[in-house]
Amino acid sequence: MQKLKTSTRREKVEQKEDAIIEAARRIFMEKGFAKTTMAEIARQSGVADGTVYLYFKNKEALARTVVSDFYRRLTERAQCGVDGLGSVQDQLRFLASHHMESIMNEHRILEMLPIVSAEIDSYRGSELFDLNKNYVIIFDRLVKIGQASGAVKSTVAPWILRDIFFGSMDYGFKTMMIGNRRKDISRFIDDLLGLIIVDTSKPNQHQGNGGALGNLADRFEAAASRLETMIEKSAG
Amino acid sequence: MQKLKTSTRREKVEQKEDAIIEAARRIFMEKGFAKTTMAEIARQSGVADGTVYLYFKNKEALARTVVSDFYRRLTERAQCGVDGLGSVQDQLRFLASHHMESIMNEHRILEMLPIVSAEIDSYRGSELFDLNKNYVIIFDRLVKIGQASGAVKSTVAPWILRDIFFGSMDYGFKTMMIGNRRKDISRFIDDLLGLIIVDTSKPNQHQGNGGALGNLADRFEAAASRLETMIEKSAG
DNA sequence: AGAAATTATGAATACACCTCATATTTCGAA
DNA sequence: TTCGAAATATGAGGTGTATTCATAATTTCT
Repeated sequence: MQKLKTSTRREKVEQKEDAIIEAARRIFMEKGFAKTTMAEIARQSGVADGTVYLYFKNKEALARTVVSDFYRRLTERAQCGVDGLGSVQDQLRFLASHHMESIMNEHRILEMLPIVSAEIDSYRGSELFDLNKNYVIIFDRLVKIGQASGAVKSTVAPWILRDIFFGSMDYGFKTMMIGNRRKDISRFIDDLLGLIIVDTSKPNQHQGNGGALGNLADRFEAAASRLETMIEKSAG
Repeated sequence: MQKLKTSTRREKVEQKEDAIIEAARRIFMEKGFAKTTMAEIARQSGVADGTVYLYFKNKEALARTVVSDFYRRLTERAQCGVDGLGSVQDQLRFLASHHMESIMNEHRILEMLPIVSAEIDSYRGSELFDLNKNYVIIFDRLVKIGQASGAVKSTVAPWILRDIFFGSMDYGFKTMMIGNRRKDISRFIDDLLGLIIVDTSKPNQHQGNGGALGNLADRFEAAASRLETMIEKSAG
């Protein structure tokens, strides 16, 4: 009985917290951070003004929770989608499409990102930093595999490819929203991937002894990847 | 006499306006939009609180003026620098370096951009929209020339290249600031340009086995760079 | 010089975040 | 079941900041 009632109470509290987050998410997404008032969040969650502050330190912390939840869902869906695909090319394409769709559905998140990460004294080590890291690492892993197999350009460092990948999409999304040209998004993704992925439509660039050299490069890169993994482990 | 006095008065008024803008710019750049108060802007401009509102409708409009001024200077310097260079490759490289330097010196501008463009009912047609257009058009012109001469990849539409170019830099800049790795910026620019510019240093990839060797060397160096970056990280 | 127009002032207002004294509810023990 | 303590909820009021506006000072023109 005791346990049951305790869990019921906890559930009740969590339900209330969820209601606040959900209302906050809805209003933030509609009006943006600045035009959203705590009073309306309280009203739409069915609690008193002061109650919100029992669950969240301030407006920024609440917004940060909304953004964090977004990243959790984003990462979850991205990883699931990637896991269901075979080739690195398809996986990268899915990652791009999924990213674009997600920021289209909740595009205010991009605006809120600098606001909610501004107040943090050290963004590095914050929950949001880790969540972002966990998200983009999906891309990093694909690139590492892709570079080792020759499917992804090896002339550019992975972390630079990552910034190009996500930076281009976030920026391109904004300009396409402003210009009311959502239909161009798939074209944009195609071209962006075309810059990153090695074109396999002209197979056997290196015939003759070129094949052997390519294999050599593959083996070298595979060895480098193993080293990277080791260093990562020892550093983390 | 009349004209002289009028102009003197106008100069005085403009001086005051400039003082407000300059103080605003300084404080916005130091503290960001949210933590900057109109009272301090007034104090540092040497005017009363209410006076600021004779020159600017509200805090956002003042911030918008600061951002607009930034874009005007940015465009001016970019165009001058580009005009002094010969090859499209050099011009694009200058544009990238200059962009990075500028947002490094006034990196709060990037944070303020969504804030000051949010309130505008139709961003298209606003002064800020035109200023941004005038800036990025410098890139567009270079790309058009570059694609015609074969110096720039023609497989990607110019407007997409533009979004990739500026989006990558804005995003990459943020991550490099967070990671305290300003020294990586030049490397970043090199790699970004490498994706956009047709590489003429290794002519005829498909001739003999020379192309294969060049490709192998590229991949070797890229892998080595990745290892270097990682070891630097784990050491720092 | 003096009226009219322009420009400047800062106290007062409006509004939103946030606090806190108080009230209500929950829960375990008598 | 009842009671007291702990946890949770409330909303009026405190606080800080953007913005306004009645008043004052300055400049311009006659």
